[in-house]
This record gives sequence, C-alpha cells and structure tokens, in this order.
Amino acid sequence: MVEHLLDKQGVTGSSPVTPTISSGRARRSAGAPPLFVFPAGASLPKGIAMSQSASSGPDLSHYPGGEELYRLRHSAAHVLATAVTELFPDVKVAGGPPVDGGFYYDFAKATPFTPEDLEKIEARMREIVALDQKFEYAEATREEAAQIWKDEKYKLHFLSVIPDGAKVTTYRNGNFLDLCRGPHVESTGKLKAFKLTHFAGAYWLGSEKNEMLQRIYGTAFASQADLDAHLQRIEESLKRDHRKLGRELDLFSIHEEVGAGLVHWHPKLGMVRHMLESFWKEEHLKGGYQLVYTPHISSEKLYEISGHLQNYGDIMYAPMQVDEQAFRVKPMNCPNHIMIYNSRKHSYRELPIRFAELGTVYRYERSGVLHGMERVRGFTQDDSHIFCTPDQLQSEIEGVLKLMHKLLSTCGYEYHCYLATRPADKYIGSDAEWDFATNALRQALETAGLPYEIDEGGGAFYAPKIDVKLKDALGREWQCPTIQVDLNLPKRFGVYFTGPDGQDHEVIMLHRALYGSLERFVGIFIEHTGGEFPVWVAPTQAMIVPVNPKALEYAEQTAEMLRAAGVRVEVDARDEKLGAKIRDGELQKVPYLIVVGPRDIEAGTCAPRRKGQGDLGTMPREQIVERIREEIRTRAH
RNA sequence: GCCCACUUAGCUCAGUCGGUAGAGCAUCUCCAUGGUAAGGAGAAGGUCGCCGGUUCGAAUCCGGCAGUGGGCUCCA
Repeated sequence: MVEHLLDKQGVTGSSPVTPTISSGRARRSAGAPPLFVFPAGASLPKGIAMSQSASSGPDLSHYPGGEELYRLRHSAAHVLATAVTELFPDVKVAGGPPVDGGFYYDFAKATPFTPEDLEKIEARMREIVALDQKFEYAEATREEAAQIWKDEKYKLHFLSVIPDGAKVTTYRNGNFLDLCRGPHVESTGKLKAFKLTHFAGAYWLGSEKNEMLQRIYGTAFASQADLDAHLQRIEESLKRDHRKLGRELDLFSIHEEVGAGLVHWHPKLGMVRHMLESFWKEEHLKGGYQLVYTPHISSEKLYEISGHLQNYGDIMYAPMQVDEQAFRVKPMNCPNHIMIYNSRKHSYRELPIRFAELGTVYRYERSGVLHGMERVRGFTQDDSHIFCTPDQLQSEIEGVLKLMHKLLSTCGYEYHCYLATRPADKYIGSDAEWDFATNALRQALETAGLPYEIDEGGGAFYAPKIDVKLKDALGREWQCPTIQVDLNLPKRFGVYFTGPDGQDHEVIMLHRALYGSLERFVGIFIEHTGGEFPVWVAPTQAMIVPVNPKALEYAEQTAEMLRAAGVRVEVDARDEKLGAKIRDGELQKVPYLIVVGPRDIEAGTCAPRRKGQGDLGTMPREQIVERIREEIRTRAH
C-alpha cells in the first residue's frame, strides 16, 4: 500500500518508506485526539487556533456549524485536491483548511484555473465521492515525509513547521496523500452535498512578498437541503448589498470621472447621514465633548512631526506645491487636534479635554481594496481625541464604551469587541507603557461588562486598541468603532499638562471613532436594514397616497398635520392607479404609506400601511400622527 | 498593488460565424378617475468603458489603460 502511494506521488528513491498505517477511527477510539495541519497564515475560522502541540488537538467545537461540519469540509477540501492533482498533474499542492462557511485549497499552477476547469474539477469530485474512498490515517517519520514530498515545496514547508516532538501525520484517500492532522469523515462517500463556489489568487503564506497561488473555494453541508438553504441565504443577502440598494433607492454614486473610492451622497442618503450626525452631536455634547473644525490640508511639516509621513507616507495623497511649500490633504485628524490643544498651556484641572470632529480625510488606498462605500479613499471619521491624565484614562475609556454602546444599540447593532495587543515586531514605547495602556483598555471592557476577544499582536505600532467589527450582508467583517491609546503622538508633539506640582507632565491621549467612518458605517447600515431604515432616520418617513385626484386636497391637509408634528412627509400626487403607487412606495421602502380617499374625507380618517406589516386598517388621522411621532421620539428600530 | 472575471440605453440584461444595435423597466407625450404591489398607446433614448492594433469591415479578434466584481494583502 505504501509503495503504491509513493509511486503515485512520484517518489522513486531507493530507501523504502514505511509509515505506520492505522485508520482514523481506530486511532480515535484509542484515545488519541485528531490532528490537522493548517497552512501558516491561512485565515482560520474564529476560535480555532493552531495548536502548538501535536498531542493536543484544537477545540473544534468553536467551528461555526460544529465539528461534524468541520470534518465534512476538511474532507471535501481533500477531495478537491484529489481531483485537481488527477486532472492537472503539474500542480503543486499547498494547503486547504475549512473556513467559516466552507473550505478552500491552494495550488501552484503555471496557468490559472478557468471557470470551465472548475466545472471539470467538481465533476471529478463527484466521481471520487461515488468511489467512496476511505480516508486512511498514517504516521511517518520526518525523513519519510521529506522523501514523500520531496517535489512539493509547500508541503515541505508545512513539514518543517511541525513542532519538535510532534507526530507527522498523514491522511490518504485513493491516490491522494496529504500531510494532515485531520479529522476527516470515514470515506469520500460521506460527502453528500458540496459545491465549488469561486476561485481567486492568494499569496503563499499570506505574504505579498511571496508568489501567488490559485485558491479554489467551495462549501459542503450534511445534506442537499442544508446546502440549498445556504445558497439561498447567500442569494437573499446579495439583495441587501449596499451597492445594489444604493442604485435602486437612489442613495449614492461613485464616478469614474471623479475618481475611484470617492462617494457622492444623494439627497436621501444625505438625510440618513444628517440624522446620524445630529444624533452623534447631541450625544457627544451631552458627554462633555467639544466640537472643533480643522483644515483639510496642511503643510507637510505637520506630518513630519507626527511621523505619519514616515510611517503612512504611501497611503497619503501626493503633495501640492504652494508658495514653495509642500501641502498634503489630511489622512487623519489627530495632528490638527493636537495643534488646538497645544495652542496654549493646560492645567490638570482642565482635563480631560475631549475634542470631537466629523473630520473628512483622504487616503490613497490600493485599488484592489476599494469596496462601495465600505472601503473608500475619501471618508469622514467621527473622530475624537481625549487628552487626560494617567489617572483618568480608565474612566475615560469606560465613558467612550458607554457612548459607543448608545450609538450602536440605537442603530440596532449587536457587536463584540476585540482587544488588540502589542504587535510582535514593530512597535514604539516601553513594556510598562504598553502594559498600562492595555490594562486600562481591558479593565474598562470588564467594567462595562462587554465580552471581548484578544487580538494578539493586532495593535497599531503606537498603541493597543479596542476594535469593534460590524458585519455586512455577506457576513464579512468591517472594522468600525476603534478606541486607541496613543503612546506616540504626545511625545512627538510634546503634549503636556501642568500638574499640581507646577511641572509639565505628558498627557495620555485617547484616539477614538465610534461610527468609524460615516461612509463605512452607513454602507453597513444600508445592508443591516436592507434599505428599510428605522423611521427616525428614514429620508421620507411617510407618503400620503390619495386614492384619486379628488382626495388630493385632503392628502395635502393630512401631510400638513404630519409636517407640523415634525414628520418628513410627501404626497404621491402622480396620476397613477392606487396599486401602482402602493407598489412604488413599497419598493422605495417608505416606512408609512398613508392611503386617503373619498371615504376618509368626511370621517377624518386615513388608512396607513406600515412597511413590513401591511395595512393597519382605517383610523383617525390624529392616531397615526401620534404613532409616527412616538416612533421617531424613541428612535425605535 | 497582486490573481481571475466583467464593462452594450438611466437600471436589469439579449446580441449567433466579424457585416454599423435589441428587450423589459424607468423617462417624456396622450388616453384612462382609480380603495392597498405594475391600466393602455405612442415617442425619445446608445462614439457598445477609453486608447491603439488586425481587417475591405470590429460591440464581436489582439494589446494597453481605466473602472467594477470576487479573493489575497493592507485598513476606518
């Protein structure tokens, strides 16, 4: 069996290799935990960590969908690799883990796969499933493994990173042998429902310094019904894509003539933004923030002092030469806020000082990362910098978390936090400073009772931070709120307060954005709501629909009642049939369509229809005015 | 930035073998006076993303650029 195996792998060396063969099932029943190999740098599903010890398998219970689904997808990845190596003998195999929602496998291939290749591969996979090949477990010595994969540089890399003392484990199905820690299903026949979904380039080991491999993505489920439901869900999600709704609801546009990643907000989305900004200002003023406004461009000198030019120069727009001085469009607001702070001396009695600005910044993001409103080149951060003493830091963070919760929960979000700690290699400041700042963030999270995950090494080079990521329609995460303790700028700019001792002390600077950027936040908000905005932000809150022109005057009168109550209301006076006006109102996702006709005129009634609920029946006009007013007042979602 | 794919009317899309372009919706005009998801008729609307090449002839084939989409990498 082993010889057969080696032959298929093209191993022709004279030294016989004899891995111990045992079935995965036998091995598990013997009490040994399942093992599996991830390519380093592969994006792992949340909660699944690469185990450092081969003797302790990872906890698969965190895998979304559970361990069984994990096995299924992991095995599907092997079947994919089996099919690919059979159809394309020249490919080199890299790695293929299950990921959230599916699996992938990476291959090195001289020419990229085509859509037709994908069909052939999937067809071959179905044949392999029909063959019901057993997944067979075997252990090998390092020398044996090195011999087996001597022509597979990617596998040799994975072999080289298996920790000393750990077992080298393999799984084989048919002619395909993989360096792998499992676990797998018993045989390929268990794969009842799978589908290859797409393919894309992916850097080897996730580093753009390395060559690009060809990655094929797929998904697998326990049953065809589950798979169909999954595909159906994706199809439904695509209908909530903010780029699609942006066109359909006339919300925003991006123009080639203007530039990629530069958003034009149309009137309706302008109203949504206005409402979110008003709410934001109201809450910030209540929270002791002071509004500031700063220039959009500044001398390049500012960014030399801040260090941004050195560290972020490649994302800044090129300089403009004015009066023999180089100016830059601002990529962040912090230096300007420091300028305001440093324009005079500050006593410890004044602290904390909280400057807030809806500050528009421009960053030259690489073209491949742009994504509708969610990743753009010009955006407005709901930015704030808090200058405080070390003693005040923790309570300030707590205050920020409280404010963040108010904004996010009002918009209808549930969220979870990441505590991003010091990066492994590049960072500034002392261990003591990092510990102090990181502990303050952690303590604040715990005081606030917010669950969080540690994002080890995910901090900025200048600061640990709390990040909150919100999901778009397809479940992709986007970083929105961020709270960062800045260990860098106070030193570079010399930001001090005068203490009770009459001496200058360095301030602690907290940098935070709670929506993150209005563009990204609103983009996700569109997807979160599916374009059905809560009444308090809806551009048009109510549409009066006269049954026929005879009811037009009564419709205007009804609109006036609502307007007087602070409701954004319009009258659909078009010469269309009622059914058509209802349909258009529904498609435009107006929260309240209020039908009025001859029957209502005498009784003073109307027939409102709530988006998502349908016809509410006939009621006095005063009643609907009150209902809508209340919904706006409470910012119901 | 990298890999792959795509770009035809305002929107969603057809367009065969290379022979100068089509539908539905939206828009405009007229007719229809209507109670909860599309009333009817007609008109107008396109330098087929841009630049170059091959060809008697290019939406169609080739190259470059731009933009968009899916990923990778990077980030609010």
